[in-house]
Formats: sequence, structure tokens, C-alpha cells
Amino acid sequence: MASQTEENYLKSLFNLANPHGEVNISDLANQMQVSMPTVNSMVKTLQKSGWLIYEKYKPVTLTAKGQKEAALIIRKHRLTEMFLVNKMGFGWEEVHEIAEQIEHIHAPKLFERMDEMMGYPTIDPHGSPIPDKQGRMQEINYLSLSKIKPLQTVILAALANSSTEFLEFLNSRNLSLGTELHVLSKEAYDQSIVVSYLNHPGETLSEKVCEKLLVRILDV
Amino acid sequence: MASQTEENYLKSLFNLANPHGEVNISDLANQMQVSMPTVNSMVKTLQKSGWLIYEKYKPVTLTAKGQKEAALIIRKHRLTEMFLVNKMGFGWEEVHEIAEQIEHIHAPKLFERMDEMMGYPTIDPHGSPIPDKQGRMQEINYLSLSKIKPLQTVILAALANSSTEFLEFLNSRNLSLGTELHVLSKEAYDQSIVVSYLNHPGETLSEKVCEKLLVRILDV
DNA sequence: GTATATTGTTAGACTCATCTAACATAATTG
DNA sequence: CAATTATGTTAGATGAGTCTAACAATATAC
Repeated sequence: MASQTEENYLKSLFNLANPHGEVNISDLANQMQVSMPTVNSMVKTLQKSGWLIYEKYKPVTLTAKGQKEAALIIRKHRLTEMFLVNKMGFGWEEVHEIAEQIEHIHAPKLFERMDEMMGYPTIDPHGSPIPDKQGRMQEINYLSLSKIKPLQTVILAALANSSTEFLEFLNSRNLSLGTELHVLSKEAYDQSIVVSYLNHPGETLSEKVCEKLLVRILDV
Repeated sequence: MASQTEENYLKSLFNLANPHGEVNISDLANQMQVSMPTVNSMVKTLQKSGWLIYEKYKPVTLTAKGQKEAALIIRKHRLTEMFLVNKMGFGWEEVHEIAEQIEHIHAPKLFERMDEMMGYPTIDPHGSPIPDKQGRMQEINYLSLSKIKPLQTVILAALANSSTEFLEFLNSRNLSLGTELHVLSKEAYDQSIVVSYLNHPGETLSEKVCEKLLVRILDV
């Protein structure tokens, strides 16, 4: 069984993996906020337990076992976030820190019960997919709002970033998942977009914001 | 801030304290399932942080600060147990292990929300008092069923032991908190008691069991 | 294609929480 | 009250997870 520290490394490895599944030591050190020698020694430890493949001076790769373990931790995290929002009345900007701790609880029944009480949700409060009990995570191909052309109508479906600051920005603009957005225009100079939705007839969103808003195009 | 390990020592110290507030090193070692030298060094650490008073070869005593900290951890434990039973459908025999982990979560809002959702309960699923936000724990003077004379009627109010095995024994006998028990007779030889309740006209309970059943006498 | 910059590794040290072996003090008991 | 038993302490070691300083390999850039 992985320690809490090891679980955090597995989670970071899973999230940092490039399309080939590779992660650089320096990226992992940066993500984990520890020094590279620390990562180096931890990577050796994780390899000994069969969580990943490591060769000197090469990027590391999670094994199938490591990927599954990571996905199951992410599952606990996202189920917890959803439970906190749906069943306990928390705001989507409040749940990450709590879930970061609860994801390490060893109590299968607790998470099964959350899952059941919520009717087996497939996404978390930020639109990220919840891996299933086997650790399989569905790939959802959302579009970034920054790629949408004017006069199209889309639905806000997920976020590419779920930092407290970004979530509070979205709250201040009354933007939540499921909101129907009408793209009115796009500024060629800075790629900012003007959208209308609900009782906001013309809200300007910067490119930086649009990149983080994942949408699906509304079928007409 | 106390580490998770330190928190567990504080909790044990709180629970083991005799009426003078004293705890022996050996009792603490036994409770924590570690060696005496381990306790010895931890006790020095805890003293340095002001959680307890320690003098060589003497029993240790929690400071007011230590007592409050311990009570607040116990508060989180008991609120969690009550939440799991009342809001998530767990049995009273399933919740201890989970609460043992969740009590170390640092998230005041989580526990405040549990408290609020349950309407500010004062006891946990085993009848133990829940300390308040200031770490004050109410003293409840229950009687042990082993002290009750025949022909008296009592209400099962709490348990002096909440081990899974004991709770499963009580489940098998249909005994739960609030059950009205009529003491029919007491066997002088082994101190066992025959009680009637609900649809159990004559159930014999051993002295060992009676000692762990805390009751209050029903006003007639 | 060498020089420089970036990335990764090794060596050695530190803290925390634990252990065993050996020793010291306190409590109990004949 | 002396001997024995129980309880507590010291010393020194260990593994996990971290660090800094120094060094090595790879990648990038002129």
C-alpha cells in the first residue's frame, strides 16, 4: 500500500504525463514542490514497488498498476468534491483543499456510499471526469472557448483550471457549468471574446479566461 | 500544529487520564501500541510544544492547551461518526475506523457543516458526549446496568465500550440506544441479568455485557 | 560542433517516529 | 527492609522523506 506521500507522487505523475505517458523529474519536482534529489530518490522507491518505470537520465512512466492506483485516488478526490458540493452545500471553490485530504482515507465503503447517494456521477463539480471503480477515466473532448468563432452558441461544460482564484472570478461573473453562452464577437488584437448569457447581455472575457473555459457546441 | 501522530498521543492521553489527569508511560505505550522508549521521546516532544507536563519517573499530565486540543480531535471523531450513521446510513459498528482517519482532517468548515446538518448533536452513535467548539465535554453520569436492581426499568443510553465485536453482539440481540429494558432478575452466582425489551421477553446478559451497558433509570 | 544551459544524479546530512538492548528508579512483597 | 518485580530512561540504530552542495549527462545555441 502506498503511503500518503507516495499517493501524492502517483497523482502528480498521472496528471503530468504527456501523450506518451512520460514525466520529467524536474516537472515532478516543481509540481510536488520538493527538490530534484528528493524526486530522484522517491522515483527509485516507487519503481521498487512497481508503480513506475525508471531509467537514469530518462523521463519516468507509470506502469498500468501505477496508473490504476493514481486514477483511484483521483476518483476519491472527485467523488469527495462532488459530495461536498451536492450533499453538503459547499461552493465549487471551497472543495479542493478538503478533497486533497480526504482522497487519502482508506475506507472503500465511504466512497461507495458517496457514489450511491449521488446516483453515480461521472463528472466532478469542475466538469472533470470521475474515474470508475476500475480506474478507467473517460476521455471527454471539450473545446476551449478560445477556439469558438463568433455567433456560435455553446454550453460551459468543464474547466481547464480549478484554482480558487479562477473559480471566484467565475462566481463574480455568474458563470457556472451548464450556462449557455452566445459568442457575440472576438477582438482580433487580444483574442478577447464578448459573450451574452443569462442576464449578462455583453460580458468580455480575456483570452486567458477563454482558454480555461471548456465548452461543447450546442446542437441547433 | 500537532502532527497526526502527536494528535493520536493527545487523544490517548485524554482518554487514559485518571481523575487527577495523570497518565502512566506504560499505559500510554500499551494504548498506542508502541514501545516505552518511543513514548518517552514523544512525551518530551509534546512537552516542548506545551501539550503536557512531564517530570522524570512521574506520570504525565495534559496542560489546558493539550486537553482542549485533544477534546477538539475527539469532537471531530464523534461528529464524523454521527454524520456517517445519521446522514450516510452506516451502522454504529462500521464508523469507528473511518472516523479514526477523518478526525485528522484540517477543515473547520467540513465539521461545522456536519454539525449544522445534524442539528448540533450532543452525543455520538454510541452515546458518548461530543465536546463543544471550545473543547468542553459535558459529564454525563450514567449508571452501569450491572448496578441496577431487579424490577427496575431503564433506558439504554450509552456504551462503556464500542468495539466492533460488542456492537455486533448488541445488533444480534436487537439492542440499540433508547431501548427500554425491564430488569427481571439477577443471578447471584455470576451476576448475570435477565431483561425483557421489545419482542425479547427474557434475554440473559452476562455481567461482562451489563458493565458496558450504560443506562438511565426511567422516571415513573 | 564546441560552449553553455538545462536537467538529472550522487553523497551526505537532518528530522520524525519508531525500534532493541542495557541500565536506573520506584513499587511490591515476603 | 532487602529482594524481586514493575516501570521508566538512555543510548544507539533504522527507514521515510526531505534538504544542500557538488558533480554528470543531455539538450540548446551560437
